[in-house]
Amino acid sequence: MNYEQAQIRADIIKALAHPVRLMIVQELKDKDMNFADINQVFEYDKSTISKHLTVLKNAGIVSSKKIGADVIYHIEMCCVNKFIDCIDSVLKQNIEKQQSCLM
Amino acid sequence: MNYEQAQIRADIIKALAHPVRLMIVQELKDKDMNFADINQVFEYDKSTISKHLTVLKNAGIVSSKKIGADVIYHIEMCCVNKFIDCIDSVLKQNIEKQQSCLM
DNA sequence: TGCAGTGTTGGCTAATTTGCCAACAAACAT
DNA sequence: ATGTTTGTTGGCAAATTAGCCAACACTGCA
Repeated sequence: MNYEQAQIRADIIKALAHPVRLMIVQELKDKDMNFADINQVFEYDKSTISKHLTVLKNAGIVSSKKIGADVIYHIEMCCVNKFIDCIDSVLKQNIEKQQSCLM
Repeated sequence: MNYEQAQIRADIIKALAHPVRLMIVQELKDKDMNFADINQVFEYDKSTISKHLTVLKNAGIVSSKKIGADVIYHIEMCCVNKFIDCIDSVLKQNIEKQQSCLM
């Protein structure tokens, strides 16, 4: 993997490296949602949520479709579950290491 | 997943969301390496590489062990391969989508 | 038509990140 | 002891990111 290839991959990872965007992905994992429903999960300004969704869309992690007045968001990243599981395994390992240091 | 949990996971993801750090992880995937060898892969100042390694260490993705004069780095994230494969699948899908739009 | 509701965009500030240089600490060699 | 090599830390400037507000475009309804 050269730098340019790493750069492209890093951009996709970066899109997931934010708590709000990670939660959005988690919400979309099992079902499509419209903007209003996603926005309602958070207490941020709707423009903030809209921009986070744009980041996810630009990375190819979600897609959007305008239907009448509202916009439906759909997950495109089929390996979300594996991705989250992988991160959780690192997290679990970190916690275990912390525990063992206390003894 | 609440915000706090997402924050913790996002911090781990963020550690991987940089081309240099992604390349380091790729290098360490199959073998331990000392600092000098890792540093040699890049054209950055050694302090820059050292700081990237610190970020990976703080996230629990790699560990380090001082042996005599030099420092050995070791990967702790056992799911690196799956992680990279997952990102690659998103990348591949993006490229396919671009292709189809050209026609 | 005009008005209310829905989501995006522009612009701004504050906070974070990145990379370099210089200085430092630790191990080793002379 | 002195100097050299190896890696980390502090501090700085430039670049990027996050969030808010205001303004806008688009749809649907009266």
